[in-house]
Amino acid sequence: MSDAEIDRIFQALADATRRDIIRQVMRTEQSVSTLAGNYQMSFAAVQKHIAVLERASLVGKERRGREQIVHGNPEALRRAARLLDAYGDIWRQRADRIGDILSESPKE
Amino acid sequence: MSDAEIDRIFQALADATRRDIIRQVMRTEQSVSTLAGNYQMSFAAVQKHIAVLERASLVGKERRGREQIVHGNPEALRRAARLLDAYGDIWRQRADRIGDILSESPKE
DNA sequence: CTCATGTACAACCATTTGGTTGTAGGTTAG
DNA sequence: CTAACCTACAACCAAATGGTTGTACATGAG
Repeated sequence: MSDAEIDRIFQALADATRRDIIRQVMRTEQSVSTLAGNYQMSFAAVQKHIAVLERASLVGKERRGREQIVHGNPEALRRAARLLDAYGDIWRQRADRIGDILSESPKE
Repeated sequence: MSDAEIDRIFQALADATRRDIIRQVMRTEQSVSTLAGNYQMSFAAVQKHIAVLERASLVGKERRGREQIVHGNPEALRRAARLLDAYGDIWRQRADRIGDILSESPKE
């Protein structure tokens, strides 16, 4: 997983509206305009947020009739989940050690 | 954990240099200039990256003599780790279901 | 004391971001 | 066919990002 890919994923997650969109479409796939209806901002603004999520390949779009259905991308979400877990693990590990470092015997 | 806080954390992680700085200071606390030495960019640029990490309270600084020592913030890192894990879990769960949704009986 | 080191911070710049409005193109309903 | 609806996309704007250089100020070394 390249740095650029990871950048795009974290970037995509760094906005509450986008995090909410992900939640929504993971629960139920929805058309762009249905999604847009949930937020105060303009339709175009929501389109852009979706585009950011697409660039990170966290969601995909699928044309269905005259609507465009947005759905979560299972493969990418799983990969992202693994990435986040990896960071979580490392941080917990290190965080636990920082407190101990003075009292415990420095092993490694 | 507020939306703004989460924004700041993901934002902080959306840059490879900053992710690297975190890795470094979690392994060993280091002065700002020592850190700056590891990267191509200017000293001031690294200072700014550190400021972003501080704003997300992922790292802290501690004056020691004339140097400023940057260290990981165990408490915040643990909280961030839990956050990332939570996302990881939800995503894995949902991702697993998306594939099944057509074959299984729709429960809920 | 003097000088080199380590840091902070301001000013500036180009690019990206997050938002807007407006226009245009498909697609379905009647 | 015509009208309504859904979407795409361009143009524009303000603010934030990520970088630079330059200046100023502490602090420790000699």
